[in-house]
Amino acid sequence: MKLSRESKYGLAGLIYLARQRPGTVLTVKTVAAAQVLPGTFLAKTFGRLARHGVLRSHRGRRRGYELARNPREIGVREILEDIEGPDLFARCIFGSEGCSEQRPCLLHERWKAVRPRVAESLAALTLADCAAGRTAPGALSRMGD
Amino acid sequence: MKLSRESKYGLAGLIYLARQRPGTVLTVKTVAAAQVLPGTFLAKTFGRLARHGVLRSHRGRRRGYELARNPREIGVREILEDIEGPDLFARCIFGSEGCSEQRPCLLHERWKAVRPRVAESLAALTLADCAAGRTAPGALSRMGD
DNA sequence: AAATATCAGACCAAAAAGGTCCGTTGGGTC
DNA sequence: GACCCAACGGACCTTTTTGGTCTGATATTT
Repeated sequence: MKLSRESKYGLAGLIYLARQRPGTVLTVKTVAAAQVLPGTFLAKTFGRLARHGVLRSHRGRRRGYELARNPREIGVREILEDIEGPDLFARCIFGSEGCSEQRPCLLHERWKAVRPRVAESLAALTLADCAAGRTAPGALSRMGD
Repeated sequence: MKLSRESKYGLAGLIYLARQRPGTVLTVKTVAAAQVLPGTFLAKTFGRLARHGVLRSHRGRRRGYELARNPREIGVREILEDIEGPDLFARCIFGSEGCSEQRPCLLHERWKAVRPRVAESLAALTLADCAAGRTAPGALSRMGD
């Protein structure tokens, strides 16, 4: 019932990017330094986010990452699925592979009913929302605990 | 976004008890054998559930555990909170201790809104429901994956 | 050609989860 | 009273997951 630290880092990095003027390209090192995150770790996460089309990467002179799309079109759900795995809101609450419609686990029906609400709620929340501080101003710099 | 295996075991054990006639006292070993669960591990869980008033323990001749209350008055939420910790549906989605109303994390507001729905849904689901097979008949014996 | 940061994967470390073991306790039986 | 058995609690070990580092190669502009 909790998300990994990697999700937190990734989200923090993306929000930082979303707060720059559109089209800004920043290096992982820069973002990591600004947000006080482990840089080499964030690099992996950013790489993955680029592969999934949330970020766009650049090499050569204008190197670094930029948001691939408008922040209001990037949902938090999507981001979390990229980082935690695509089945984040689809899999069994006990993590059983064998759990399915045909072979439901003990909480299958209940969880199936609740899951979409969680997913929808996070899908409706966009990077722009987070960046705008609708979450809470200054939250980024206090995420070290 | 998932529950521990211990919760699964505990739940399975409780449901097995709920399926006996009311007042039946069974030893951990018996329950573990019936459900094919690691017995010594389940023992710890049952101990905790007894301390929290879900089970009642007996020593001496009529030894073992019985449900402390009627299965229709034991909610799955309560059970999970006993096993996973009382703050299961209260804590930060990122697991941050520092996250609070005053110092909200990035997803604080969203998660705060979703959380109660999850908790309520599981509170409404009782042991009796599970035992009655409203979850799905035979789910118990297939929980080994 | 030099410089620099992306990129992928191997690799290592720390922490959490899963599971065992063992000594003690306490009621019941003989 | 001695003995039996499982509850009880904590210490302890193992495995898995997570968090994090490093290395070598690649791409792109100066």
